[in-house]
Amino acid sequence: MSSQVLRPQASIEPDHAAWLRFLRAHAALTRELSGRLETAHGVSLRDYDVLVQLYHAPDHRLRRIDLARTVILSPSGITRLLEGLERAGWVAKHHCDSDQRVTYAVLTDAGLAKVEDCRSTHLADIEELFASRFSAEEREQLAELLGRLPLADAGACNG
Amino acid sequence: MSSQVLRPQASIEPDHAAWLRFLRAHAALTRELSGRLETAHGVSLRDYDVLVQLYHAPDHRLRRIDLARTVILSPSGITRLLEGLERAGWVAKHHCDSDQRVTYAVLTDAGLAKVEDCRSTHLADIEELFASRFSAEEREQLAELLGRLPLADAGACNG
DNA sequence: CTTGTATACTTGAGGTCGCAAGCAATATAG
DNA sequence: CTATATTGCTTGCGACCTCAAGTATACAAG
Repeated sequence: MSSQVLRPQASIEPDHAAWLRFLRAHAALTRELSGRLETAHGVSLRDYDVLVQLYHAPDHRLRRIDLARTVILSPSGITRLLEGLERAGWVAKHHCDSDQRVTYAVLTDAGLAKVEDCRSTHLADIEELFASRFSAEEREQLAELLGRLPLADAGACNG
Repeated sequence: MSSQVLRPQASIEPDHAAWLRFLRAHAALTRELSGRLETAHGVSLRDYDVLVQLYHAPDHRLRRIDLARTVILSPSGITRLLEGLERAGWVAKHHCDSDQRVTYAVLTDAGLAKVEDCRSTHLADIEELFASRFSAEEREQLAELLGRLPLADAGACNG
């Protein structure tokens, strides 16, 4: 009756072991990384992600909607996230002359400094918890494999 | 002045391209998969994940704390998630005779039926959005690579 | 110019999650 | 046995996110 052993993790869906590990690894890693960012610099992983996107953008400026699509957040999500960054003085709104609908999110000088402040420790955290587990080739292959997954927005099916 | 091109995604942190794709792919995939589960069966991805863990457990029963650690949820998180599954009648509480602290989560007959109801369509979704992007070997390698990442709980550092 | 549609953005409501704090039961040490 | 930790679990609170709905701007067709 109790003869079946069933190890807790194995024997689930053999074909989908990769998917399960993907799920678990993401949950564990983002929790740890976000926690470290939060305690060290008072920003969440998403905050940092958005700040970095602006950091690398031309003129440190991006349309809010493009920013949302890049970090895979809903339009309302980006509004609320930027609200926090604006309150902190790291990001400012900038209206578009040619199209009154669009608003840009612009990194302020303080925001630029903040990114550079967080950068090295966060990169070290990623190195420790993620990158160091793989060789350079493995990282490259991992990136290639993950790059095949659908982002549902990048080049959306435009009739 | 506007001569720098800077493609939106590239040129970020060359070494950490894999990490970024990992983040994006997870956000996009879980949104899509959870949305499909929600509309088709009224359960979230996490709900399904928990139900499946119980489905594969001996006697369809797991200590709540072990369940939490397996799906990488905080203790309070598991309490609230199971609250919903209990309200729906898919999971029941079961007290432990030998240790009054622990409570088991047990899959009910309705819960068992629910899992089997969701199973095939969800597996097909995973196949479509995830697994089909890779060959069998690639899936295996992906699983191996992802398996190296820290889960921060599996064999926690026990002095 | 007017009507209809698409886009950019914001707001309200509701759901999910983690942290901190607290309670009860068990294990360990003296 | 008593004192102290540890473990399992729950609750209050706040943070965050999405969906639905609403506003404003732009564009396309008649």
